[in-house]
Amino acid sequence: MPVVTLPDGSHRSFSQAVSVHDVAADIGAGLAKAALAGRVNGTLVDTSYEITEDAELAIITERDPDGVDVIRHSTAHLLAMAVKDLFPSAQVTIGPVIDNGFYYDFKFDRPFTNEDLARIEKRMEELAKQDFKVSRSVMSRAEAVKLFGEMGEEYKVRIIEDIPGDEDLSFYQQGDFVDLCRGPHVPNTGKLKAFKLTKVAGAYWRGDTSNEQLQRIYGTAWGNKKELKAYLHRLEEAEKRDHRKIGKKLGLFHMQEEAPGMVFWHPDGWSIYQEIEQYMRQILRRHDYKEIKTPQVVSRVLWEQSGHWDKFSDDMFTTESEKHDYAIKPMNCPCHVQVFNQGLKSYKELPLRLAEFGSCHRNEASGALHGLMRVRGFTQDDAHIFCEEGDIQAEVSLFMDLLHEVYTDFGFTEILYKLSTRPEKRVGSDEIWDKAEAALEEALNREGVDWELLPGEGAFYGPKIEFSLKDCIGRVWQCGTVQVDFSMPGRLGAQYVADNSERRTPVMLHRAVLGSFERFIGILIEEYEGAFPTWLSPTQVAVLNITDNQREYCEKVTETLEKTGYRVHADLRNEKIGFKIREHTLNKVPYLAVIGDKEVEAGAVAIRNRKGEDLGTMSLSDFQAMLAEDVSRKGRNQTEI
RNA sequence: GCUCAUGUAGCUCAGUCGGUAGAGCACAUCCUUGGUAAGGAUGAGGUCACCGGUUCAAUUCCGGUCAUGAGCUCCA
Repeated sequence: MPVVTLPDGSHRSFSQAVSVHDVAADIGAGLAKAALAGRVNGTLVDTSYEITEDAELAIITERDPDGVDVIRHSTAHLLAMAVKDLFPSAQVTIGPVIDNGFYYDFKFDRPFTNEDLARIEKRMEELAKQDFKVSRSVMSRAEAVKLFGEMGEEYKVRIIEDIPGDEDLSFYQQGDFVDLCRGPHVPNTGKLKAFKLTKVAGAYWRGDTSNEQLQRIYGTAWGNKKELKAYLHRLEEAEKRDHRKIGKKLGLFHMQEEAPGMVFWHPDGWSIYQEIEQYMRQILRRHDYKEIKTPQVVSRVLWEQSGHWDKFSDDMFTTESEKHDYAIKPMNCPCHVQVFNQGLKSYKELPLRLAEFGSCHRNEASGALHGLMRVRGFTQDDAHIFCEEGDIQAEVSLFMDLLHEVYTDFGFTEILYKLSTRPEKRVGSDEIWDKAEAALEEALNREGVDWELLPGEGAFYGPKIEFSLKDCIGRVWQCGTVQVDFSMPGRLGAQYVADNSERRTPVMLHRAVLGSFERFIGILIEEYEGAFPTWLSPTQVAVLNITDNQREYCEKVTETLEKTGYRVHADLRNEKIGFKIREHTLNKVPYLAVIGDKEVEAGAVAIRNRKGEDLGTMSLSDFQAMLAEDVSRKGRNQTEI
């Protein structure tokens, strides 16, 4: 006599065991039709699952995130079914759910083409329409190995053999296609109606490059067509924002094959870069950092001391002079310790915050390079805080204040926090790790933010917090970090004199807000879609004359604005006003000052913004006030001032 | 680094089933001085990524290299 408790707290009793589907049908025919799976006492199950005793039950539909995952998983099976149907010699391996979709890896004697993809997708649609019942069955390991062995599915056999324990394994069958799977799955393939195959790629068996290559097919799947369409739209949106395209169109930077992974900044791109650097410099000054500059090419001897030569030599660019090896610095910290080491430091000088816009080079794998987002030559907004153990929490809190200020100025309001704690291989005593982890945790809690714990994900030299931004289309970018380091100061002989005149090794905090300028600017290009807020815009105002008659007045307006410190471009070309407006609007110039005879006569400017809004005719001083207000707001939304 | 795809004018791209190439935009010159998202005419511009092979002939076919893209791997 099972009593089923539903999420709203209501109870339903049944005289005998019931399936999830029965309960749904008991509630309503509509729900029975929409049911994709059930959650019984917190565990996801098929709709065919029999409830034999009292239980809590939620009916899962496409509106539940778990329901969408079930759909994705089942769509992966549908994909495998279609592939086996069209290409019987392909072998199935695994097909998990990923963000927004799924993939399935196949062993096949050639790569799938885009034409194959279209055929497979069409077959999937046909198979879905046939509305096969998806049924679950259970087998012993021995039976399963035998079955898949006979089917020639070597990879499945290997997967089964690797599942530990003697428990029975579950299988799902639809039509004549059967796959090993934990489930749950949708009750029939007709529930799968909003999917699309997106791309093919190579992948390795078990993700190991030394293993054989498999053919991976990616797809996306949703609860309904509308959500699928919205997702495809988001993809288009992301493509429109691609910083490589926008950077080229706006002439911000370029890259070329003679310097892979390195950026050639053009005047407009460099203007943005400089504006950000000067802004950061002013923030650092306000937060009691000292800016320094350290060498780029440093002897192997130092990298051996720091441990980099040993562990990361593949990733370093090296050079040689007079039989001596040098490396181009991949990070700034060893050099910062050298600055710390000059002159005997007292505890009274701590915390000492040394900052550098440090130009670093790392020889990243060629396949990892990606526009500004992943480069070989980059500049970090790096700093190292030398402090005593007891200062860690306070310093991390101060840093988080700084970081929030900066992110808000760039218009990012959603920040994700992750705390990574001690890994298995590490330096330093457990006692010191206890203290450092507690300090970071305390700093996060004081900030009153939600954070995620990543146990074991810390660096070998200390725990860390990572800060990620969510951009306006929901993508997450890891930018900031603060890492405690118990190792390097000692390795490189950093010491200070404590209040009892004892020599001690300081703790070092590595920290960055933007990460690398290159990557951060890439993120900004995508966030703003090239329409930089006025304080960052390479050209803030374009002054446009209508005919040659207003040339002199335009030059005067331009000069006045430039003298106040704005970046202004006078466009006095012999072109029609509509042409000039179009061009500067496409170039995302925030303000266009249109000047004809009327404006000259009135001593005014007619202002239009890049959204195409006419802001009216105003005096030059009113316009300057408007500009000043806009620039001071930085990237903050108007409502937030 | 691995797999697959791609590389043609400054940009975006077409084309050549092997006979050294074309459009639009941009650029230059001239005409046009026009009030809020493209005025007109003319012209210049390419060792078809690089190196080799096959061929009477290669931008086109084949091989290699480099770069880019997607994914994998890596990311101290």
